[in-house]
Amino acid sequence: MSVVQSIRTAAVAAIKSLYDQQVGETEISVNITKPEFEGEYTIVTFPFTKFSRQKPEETGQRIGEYLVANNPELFTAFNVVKGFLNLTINAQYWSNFLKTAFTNRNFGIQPANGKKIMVEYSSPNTNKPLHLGHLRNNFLGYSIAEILKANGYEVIKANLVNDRGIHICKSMLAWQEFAHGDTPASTGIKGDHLVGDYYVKFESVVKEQAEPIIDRILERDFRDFNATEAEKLEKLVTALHKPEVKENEDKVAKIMGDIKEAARNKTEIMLQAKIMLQQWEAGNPEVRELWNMMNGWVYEGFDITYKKLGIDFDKMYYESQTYLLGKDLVEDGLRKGVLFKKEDNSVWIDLTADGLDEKLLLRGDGTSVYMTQDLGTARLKYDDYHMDQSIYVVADEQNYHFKVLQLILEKLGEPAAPGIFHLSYGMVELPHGRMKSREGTVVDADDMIEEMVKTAAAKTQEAGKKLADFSENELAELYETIGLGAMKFFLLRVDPKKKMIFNPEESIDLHGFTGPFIQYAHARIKSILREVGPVEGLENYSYQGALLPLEKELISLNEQFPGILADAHKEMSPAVIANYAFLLAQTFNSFYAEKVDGVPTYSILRATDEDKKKLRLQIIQLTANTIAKSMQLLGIRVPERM
RNA sequence: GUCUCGGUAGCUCAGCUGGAUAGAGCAACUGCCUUCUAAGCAGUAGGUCAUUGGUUCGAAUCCAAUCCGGGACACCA
Repeated sequence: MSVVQSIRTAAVAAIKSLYDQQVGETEISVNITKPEFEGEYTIVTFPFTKFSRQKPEETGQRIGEYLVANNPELFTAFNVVKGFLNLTINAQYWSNFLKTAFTNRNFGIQPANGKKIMVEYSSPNTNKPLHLGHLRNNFLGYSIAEILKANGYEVIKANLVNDRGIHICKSMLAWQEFAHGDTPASTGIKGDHLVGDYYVKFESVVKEQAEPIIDRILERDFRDFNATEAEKLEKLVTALHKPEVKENEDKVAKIMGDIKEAARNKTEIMLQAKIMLQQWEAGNPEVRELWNMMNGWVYEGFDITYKKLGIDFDKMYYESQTYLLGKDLVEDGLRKGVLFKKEDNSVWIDLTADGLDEKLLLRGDGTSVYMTQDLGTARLKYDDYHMDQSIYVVADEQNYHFKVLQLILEKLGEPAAPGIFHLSYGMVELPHGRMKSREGTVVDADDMIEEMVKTAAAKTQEAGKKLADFSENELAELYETIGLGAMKFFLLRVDPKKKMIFNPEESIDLHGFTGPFIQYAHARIKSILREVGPVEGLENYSYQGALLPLEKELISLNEQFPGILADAHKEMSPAVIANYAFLLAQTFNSFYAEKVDGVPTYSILRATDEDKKKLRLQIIQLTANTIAKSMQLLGIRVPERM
């Protein structure tokens, strides 16, 4: 049981006995005492004055007296400041905790609870390489999976690869037209990048071909369009000439956007891509062969990147195998009367009663849409694993989609419905705005990794680290650990819900609130432990004396780890872990560095006596373990030396 | 227009289930390497917690309104 939990239980008993009042444990507000006051934990006593019918000071005094008298193993002293009851925890309590925790390799890790959770993340498109936004997704998904495991869940990491569709045909078509048979092997370009280059090529050709069409639209020459389309465009062009629109930049931009989109759809190359998609769906052998070949290149590229990132999956789903699913769900829905048909035979669900719109599920021609696929995939996943929860790590621009998805599943009575959870995260933006792969304003993941590893190498050499005995391979591994550590920490330290801004001009820092800072603290501890070597009887040792402030603080911080782990799960946020790991490393660094009159306060090698030495060894060993475990939850490795 | 998320130091972010004088890191400025690793430590300076009103012993935190910014509301995925 945690200290905070023990304090709550004791306080509930105290109030029951003193005031004959039954309060819930959660009603007791327990905080960490501010440094300027004596004590480690503080109970806020204002709320108790209602039934104590005393001033907060008197209430605190009485509860304090009762707590110390009845829980000597937990409390040794208290003081009251206004409505705050500050409690001093018995040093022996800390020593006992330390003794049991520091050798426990699984300290904080919860036993299996028998529940199963699927985390779907990464889910890349096979028409372009991964970029910075994908990295946030990948790190988040991986870390959440680790956090869930540590909280006792069985986790299935799933990846739903978006391997078909018009965007895939775009890069295929451009490759066919312009590549002259170039392959990753013939060019030395990584497969995903080669394919991505042709996706960009496609878009530039579209832009080129769209220009004359746009000009014609603006001159009300609608020869490229059918009657209904022309009518729409006519309205848009008319609107464009209205004076009140002319003045409004946003409106002009929106109308021009619609016009451009219409023109893009009529370009020669876009029409060809659409034909290719139809051929793909019809199973045309040549198209399928091209598709297989190019996707193969992309997968080879992805494998390299995933491996470098230290990210893996237990189950792969491919959209080419799931995109037709969901139609039987629609049939069920029609039978149950949850869905309805319109006169053109299209199938819809009416969500207006829930404050949402009507949503299309099957087109008039019987083909499915994105939502239909997702419904089908949700059922497929559930049939595969019967998990208690299904987490989708997807950017927040799809909040509406997932709200609708869950609602429809509910209305259809699907067993998967209650477990759907959209782990929605904010996009990574550049200082000027969003990254757009169509416009090539993306920070490439592979470039980013390479740069960070290089930076780590340069900084290590610059700092003149004593690593002369490291082999080439060991050095390379160290640089990777540091560079990737910096990158992962940078992306995970921010609350996932919030969008974050990345400035490529300023490379990711290695000082301060960063991964390497924490890795460094770990390496320092390991260095001391190597120096000291094995100490006889350390496992069963229990310190008996008084604790100095930072000794107490470090033990207490470590003791919070299981609670932090639970919080991270509750909040679905690796940032909780990142902040904690930083605080722990920071506190250790103070512990390590503090000197009074040139004499280190917390020296281990030159501790004033054997007891202090053993105590501090236990503290730093536990701290190193907790740091390592926290970082592992973030998918970050910690070096023994750096 | 409707829904939704955000607005805290020059910058990037914590704190938000109400609690004491609002915290980090970066950037700026002062000190500290004859050594348990200076990727560090100690310190200075920097704030109308978007605005206004409300709830209460107490509000950055809860409620309402307003302002500013992002996103969504496709027979695209």
